[in-house]
Amino acid sequence: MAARMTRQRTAVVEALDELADFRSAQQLHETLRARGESVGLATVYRALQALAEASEVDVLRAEDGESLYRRCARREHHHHLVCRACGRTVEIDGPTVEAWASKVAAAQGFDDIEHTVELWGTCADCRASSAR
Amino acid sequence: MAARMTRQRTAVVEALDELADFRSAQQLHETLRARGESVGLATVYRALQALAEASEVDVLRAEDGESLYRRCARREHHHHLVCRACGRTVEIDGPTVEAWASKVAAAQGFDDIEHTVELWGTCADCRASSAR
DNA sequence: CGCTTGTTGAGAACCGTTGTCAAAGATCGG
DNA sequence: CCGATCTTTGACAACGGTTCTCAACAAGCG
Repeated sequence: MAARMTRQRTAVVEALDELADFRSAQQLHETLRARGESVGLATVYRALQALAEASEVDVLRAEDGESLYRRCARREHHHHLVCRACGRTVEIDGPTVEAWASKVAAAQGFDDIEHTVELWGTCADCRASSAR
Repeated sequence: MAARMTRQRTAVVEALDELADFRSAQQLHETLRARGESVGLATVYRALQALAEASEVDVLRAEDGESLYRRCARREHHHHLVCRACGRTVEIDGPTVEAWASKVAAAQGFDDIEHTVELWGTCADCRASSAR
């Protein structure tokens, strides 16, 4: 029940702290390996899982179903605007959406509402650099 | 390039027409088998893929990453409110959200915006039937 | 220190999905 | 109708991300 602070967990957290964009467990594992840290893939998965559970990291599903993780600035509920080309991420909140969601759901007699709201686009830099 | 109408494709479409909720490819395959239609799993996957491409069915990702398919009443862009217990689905649209999404994205200099907005909850019936 | 108990890691297992390829059948010109 | 053609089918293998297994290991505590 404890949650011990091991070398591996520390490494995962540190790596996440240095990265600004959403990364997959495998990418993270690769990164750690590359920098000399010896960490098992299963361990990376477990660490991310635990962090997600504790709301220490945000999880996003890529279009192909892969899970992507990111250490966000705020721990409160928020959404993301992600550049599908470079992965650049902007945290956004949408009080409008939250309100709309619960209103619509309630109107239909639904309870325990959860919502998924993510925005994908091409950021200014990527638009400029790609042959226009 | 043709898109021939085969017994199998017809069966998949018909099954979808009779089902109101989101179903996975495997569930659909199961259903077809159960009703005597002999259809291969791979074929079901291919049929659903084609239908999705043609916007004939909507695709949703379950929390575990599985793809769920549904024949929706309207082909235009819309969202869903899904009961996570029984799968009951309500089609909803959110002009509010659409507007908010494009405004926020534009403010950050993003282009070619796409958004994912799905609502999950427990419908009235399921709430009642589960030990409260 | 030692002990207890959670954690690790290599590989196997899982599971949804896609690829393979020979056999089957839809479509069409004759 | 009848073949020729060319897509589609289906059983099974292969794939890729994720989880499980279990013996070896190491935090943290007294």
